[in-house]
Amino acid sequence: MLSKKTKYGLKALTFIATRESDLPVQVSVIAKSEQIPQKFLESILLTLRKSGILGSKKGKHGGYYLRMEPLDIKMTDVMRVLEGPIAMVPCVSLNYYEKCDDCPDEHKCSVHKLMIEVRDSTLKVFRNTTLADLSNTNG
Amino acid sequence: MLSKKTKYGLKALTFIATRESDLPVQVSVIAKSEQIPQKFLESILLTLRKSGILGSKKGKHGGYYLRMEPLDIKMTDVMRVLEGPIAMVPCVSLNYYEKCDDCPDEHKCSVHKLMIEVRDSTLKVFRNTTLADLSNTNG
DNA sequence: TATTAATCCTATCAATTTAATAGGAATTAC
DNA sequence: GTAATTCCTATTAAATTGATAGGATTAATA
Repeated sequence: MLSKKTKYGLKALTFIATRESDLPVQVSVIAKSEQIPQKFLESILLTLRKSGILGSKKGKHGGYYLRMEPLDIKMTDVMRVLEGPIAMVPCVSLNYYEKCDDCPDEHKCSVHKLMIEVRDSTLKVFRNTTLADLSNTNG
Repeated sequence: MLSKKTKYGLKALTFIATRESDLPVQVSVIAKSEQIPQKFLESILLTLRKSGILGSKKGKHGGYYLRMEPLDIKMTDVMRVLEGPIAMVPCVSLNYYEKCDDCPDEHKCSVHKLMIEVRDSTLKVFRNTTLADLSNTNG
């Protein structure tokens, strides 16, 4: 299941990307429009900012803005920040590889191969999708 | 993340498929060989039996066996039984469709389209993979 | 400079899900 | 009748997720 964190994050990014103006957008505005608990959204946007996808401006008239054009924000990056590794098992993760604790030999593991295929096919989708694609409502 | 339930289930199925004999395999044998907690595995194999993928024989010399040839056991079916819906959000699930509780209009939802693509690409993998593929260790 | 409005940060909590365990009932082979 | 097995239900412990709380920090502006 996709976590609410990721779902909310994607919706918020889409919301920001769809704005005409370049002015920072307040959390409260996004929360109200997208019906997301504000405090929860705050923490999500903070994560996105720390990862470099969003920038922020503090104080009055502050808020969040995109650091790049929507066309240059790939889903691979967004999903990794919000949802974590794309692979379903650590032993096939490209960016967060770890030996599975319950698996003596991953080369003999029947699950391993299958999960590599799933990872690759999912990666293909995320690599070919940018925030601009999400924002395009005529889809 | 892939649940342990699914991982254990796939390993157990592979174990059974790889046996030469058609005799039922005891839970204890699989548990020991694959290093899976026996009681946990018991409940997993029970689920697989109830779903029709495995058959069982009770009593002495009892155990579990495949109801079909490995080549005819598709990952779509196995994954749905063990892991649940393949879609990451209920609103794009083919077999378990539900409206997302936090989404007023899924046609305007930017996440929806992305999740359809992910679903389709994952489905493609699972539809093209059978238990026979998992069992083939020369892969 | 004081006020207001915003992000930033840390801690906590409640609910859910997952992983595992326990104990025994039912069934079957021998 | 005994031993070995699946079957069933209930319980528990740990981890994760979703959400909340409270206040520190920063910046605009009157």
